[in-house]
Amino acid sequence: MGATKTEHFTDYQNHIATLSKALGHPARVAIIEYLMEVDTCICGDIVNELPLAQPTVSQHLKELKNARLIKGSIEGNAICYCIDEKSLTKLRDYFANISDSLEKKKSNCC
Amino acid sequence: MGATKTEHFTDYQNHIATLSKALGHPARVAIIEYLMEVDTCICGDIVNELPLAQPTVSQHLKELKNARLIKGSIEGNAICYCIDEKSLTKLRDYFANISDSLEKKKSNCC
DNA sequence: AAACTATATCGTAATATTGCAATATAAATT
DNA sequence: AATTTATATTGCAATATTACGATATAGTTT
Repeated sequence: MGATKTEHFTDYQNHIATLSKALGHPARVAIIEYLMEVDTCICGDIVNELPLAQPTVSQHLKELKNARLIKGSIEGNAICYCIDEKSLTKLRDYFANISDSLEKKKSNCC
Repeated sequence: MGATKTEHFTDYQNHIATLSKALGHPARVAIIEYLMEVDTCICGDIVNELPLAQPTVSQHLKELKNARLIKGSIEGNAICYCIDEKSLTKLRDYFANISDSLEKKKSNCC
């Protein structure tokens, strides 16, 4: 045991979970916010920005990249990371839908 | 090592990470979707709905409750769970803000 | 009160995540 | 070509998560 039973859930549920999980660590939220803040495409100074060692940051970047929340392109000997709009749009749409439905319902529950 | 260094990040970053992490498992996404689907406040049949044992579901519910994504109230010997709108509104706002900013920027990065 | 129902908690095994030092890789500069 | 710079990978220890059987708790029904 210990492994998530992904096969029992829908692709969409797994997808939302994957995106959410990728943002389930404050360092990764901080990375996204930093990439938002700096207008130009930023390369390696995310490491300087975060209170974590370079390998740790590299690992967090990898997870964000695997979840497709960011994308990186090679720029000389550095790598240029930036936000992948699509995934963030998906999250926006998902939570917008839920909030909309909740408002319509005005459930008097609990 | 192994523990997240929450103290190095802002409260807001930690909060978004906590909410995201709570949704970082397909079972918990499924629970939220199920609670959306059933109009009335549902009690224990979440267990029947999910492909997981009762203690496992109980544990997932606890995590959603800790993150304040759901709330439960005692209803006889059963417990009535339902979505906590506030937290989902926070997530909606967070991702809406990011998506809005991204659209405005139209960054030509990567 | 005994039996039943609904949910939570405990204990534990399997697995995953977090963090970093050390090291590897690869492009850029000297 | 040696050095520097930027990033990734490896290996590993500490910790957290996932899942569930067994058991506890607490209200309900008989």
